[in-house]
Amino acid sequence: MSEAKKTEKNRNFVTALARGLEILRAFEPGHTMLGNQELAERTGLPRPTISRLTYTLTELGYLSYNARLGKYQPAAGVLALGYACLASFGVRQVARPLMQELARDLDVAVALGTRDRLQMIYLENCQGQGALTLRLDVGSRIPLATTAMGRALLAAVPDEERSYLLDRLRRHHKDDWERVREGIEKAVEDYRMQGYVSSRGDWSHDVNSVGVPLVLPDSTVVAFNCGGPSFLLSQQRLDEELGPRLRTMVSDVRNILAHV
Amino acid sequence: MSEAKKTEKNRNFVTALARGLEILRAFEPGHTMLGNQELAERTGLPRPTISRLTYTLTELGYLSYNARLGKYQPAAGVLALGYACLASFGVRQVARPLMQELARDLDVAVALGTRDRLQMIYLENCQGQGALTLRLDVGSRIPLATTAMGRALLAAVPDEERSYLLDRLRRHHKDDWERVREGIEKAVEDYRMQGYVSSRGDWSHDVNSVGVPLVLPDSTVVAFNCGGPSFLLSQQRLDEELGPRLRTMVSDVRNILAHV
DNA sequence: GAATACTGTTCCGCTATGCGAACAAGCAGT
DNA sequence: ACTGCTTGTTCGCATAGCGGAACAGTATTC
Repeated sequence: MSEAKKTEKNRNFVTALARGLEILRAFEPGHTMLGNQELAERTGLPRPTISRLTYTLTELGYLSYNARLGKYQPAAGVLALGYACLASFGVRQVARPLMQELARDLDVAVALGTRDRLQMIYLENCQGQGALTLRLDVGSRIPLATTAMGRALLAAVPDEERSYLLDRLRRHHKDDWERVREGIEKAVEDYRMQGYVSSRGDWSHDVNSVGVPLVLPDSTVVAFNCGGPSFLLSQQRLDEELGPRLRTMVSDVRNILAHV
Repeated sequence: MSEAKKTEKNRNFVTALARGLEILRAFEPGHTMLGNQELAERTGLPRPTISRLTYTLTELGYLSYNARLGKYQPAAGVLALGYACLASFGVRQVARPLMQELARDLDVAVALGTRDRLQMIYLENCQGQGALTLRLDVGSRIPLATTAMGRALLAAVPDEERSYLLDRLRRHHKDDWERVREGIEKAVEDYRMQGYVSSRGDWSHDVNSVGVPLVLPDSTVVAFNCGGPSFLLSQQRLDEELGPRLRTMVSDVRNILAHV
């Protein structure tokens, strides 16, 4: 059941808006060209509804229509929607130079993100010279439960929110929930004991990374990760170099924010 | 009259969706925290309508509500909307290394963008070491008529689209239309004669830049600019270095795309 | 402390939108 | 060329959304 249906019975909830946004979310890298029928399949909405919503989004500049293929793709207008969001995360400006320095020093990728539903959304990404990792743009989505960044956030949110998220994650990860739950529990424990969490081949089998959360002054929780391909980043390097260095960097970010 | 009202009478146009998106667009850097009343003023919509739409956007994770201030701000979910858009501009991956190299060589900012309504939206931005310019993120909006990037696009679009845009720009720039029109006409002429356009203090009084358009294989028009603070970038440097170098870089991008 | 102003929410009658069914257009297979 | 399938659009009735008026809560002014 999509998010749009969850609160549909609430008289204040505007279903048309929710559905239009679900259409925009249906596009993803690897699927940037979709027809009305494909959108109907991906969203579960009837084709007449899709037809009207895609027409509206195209008129407004959020989708463009490729007449030759009979398909839609996101247009530049959707980028403008997110820009103010980035501007409201002041932590980005503070963190960016420190992230870039760490990325260069260790020749890894260092990213900052926050949670959206059951995923982490990249707010910033800095990369070392080697550039061996897939470069994920701002706006990229990665899983909450199996990545270092996601696990770091789960370790830092209030207990009530974590319980709520664990419940939703259990329903989301039906088949391998035991393994996912153990990874999260270990992360909460790791964070308590050593101040950082890790994902060692849990998300992508050849990616290792560590994560550290940060609770902002307004109580928003963000998280950093630092990692790369597992053939370059041994377990030892994670524990003796990346973890401690990231923890120190996040501590520096926190200190700078406290004096703004 | 907002875009949402333009096509409101069309039975296929979904007004609720259009209005919800107008709310998201109302947030901008410098105005990332807005209350329902402020949103009503900025969009021209009645307060009950705003109340329902902001409630819906908050439920879905596109806005978050700051109870202490009684205001809304964009949440991370809006970033996810735009990510597929970036992924569909393959030109970014092709152009980025060449842009980064040029930015480093000349110690300037080199950006790529495309049009959304009467603005250019940044798709990519690379910066030299000096970092003296305000770093504009992907998603940033700059004017169409007074920037090098915007003028480059106007110089390259089909005549019919340019006429349409000039008409809308005339209504948008009521008071200084003569000056704006002259800048656009000069840009079209410059592009024809020398392959690049310029903006010398026309957008921001202390920013000079040059621009070169690129028509992609699917006929989408994008544009590059290259520039920085005017005290570093003399007229001579624009014409003898930046313009020619940017034109060559864009030519290289075009050649690479032709062989993909 | 009272009055006023401002902002946000609720109500309800009217208008807009949703969607199953039907239809239309284009494509694939024979 | 014909038939069947797939995809997209149109129609009409039922339901959702809109917005003026009213109400509620909070802040400001006197």
